[in-house]
Amino acid sequence: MTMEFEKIADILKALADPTRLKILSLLRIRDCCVCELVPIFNISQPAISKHLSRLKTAELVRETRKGQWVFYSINEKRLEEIRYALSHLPDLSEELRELEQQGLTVICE
Amino acid sequence: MTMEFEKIADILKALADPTRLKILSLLRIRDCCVCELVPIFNISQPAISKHLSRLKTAELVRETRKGQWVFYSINEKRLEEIRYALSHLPDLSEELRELEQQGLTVICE
DNA sequence: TGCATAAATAACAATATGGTTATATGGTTT
DNA sequence: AAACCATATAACCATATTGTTATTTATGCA
Repeated sequence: MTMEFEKIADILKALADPTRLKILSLLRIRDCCVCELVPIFNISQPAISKHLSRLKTAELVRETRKGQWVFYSINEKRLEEIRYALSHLPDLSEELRELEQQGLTVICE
Repeated sequence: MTMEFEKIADILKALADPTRLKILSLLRIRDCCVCELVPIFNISQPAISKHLSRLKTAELVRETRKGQWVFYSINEKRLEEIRYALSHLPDLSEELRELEQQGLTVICE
């Protein structure tokens, strides 16, 4: 089932940051809590927290509270969805056909 | 071969826009020149031109001049590379091991 | 040569992004 | 209850992004 361009772009925006990609790569090894992630990066705790929040909104990670810690886990299914979406972008044949009907196409042989 | 986090993020940023995704989807049907793309979108010619330039920098498209027109074509190989990169992000086991050596890990059973 | 068309670049404006520090919230422990 | 620790949120700032209009560059043709 095809995802809308806007939706795909939103998820890609959540992915398109080196810190967030690194977080996802770490979560592939095992679930981590925020305080474990902080010392790995050269940025503040609130910055990490915001990156995680962005990933959560895009459903790329899930959170589970364990006592005073919040553990994050990767949602591989979502990553698979976005990989699939890149191979199967919405079809725009109709738009191209309309363009041709309006005589706006350029043919260079 | 693994791509750096920064590099992957750069290509994802080029992808992470609905207009650019739509352009790529159109180029999957056939090569198009700028003047064909403009009437499909509700934005100006320079805006389309800049989107194409962004895609070209990320090597997601290639351009070929044909007379006064510049035709753009999709680089499917690059799209395949980014899909592969999402499945095979750089390994950070070493960073996690260092964290454990410094006693910074949190274990909740 | 001079003009028309296609595309790129320049200069600018509004909004989004990614960081900071300070503070609030939620849960644990003494 | 009070202090403590982990995390989230607020307010703010610098830079990046994405659009605009005006202009420049490149090509084709009368």
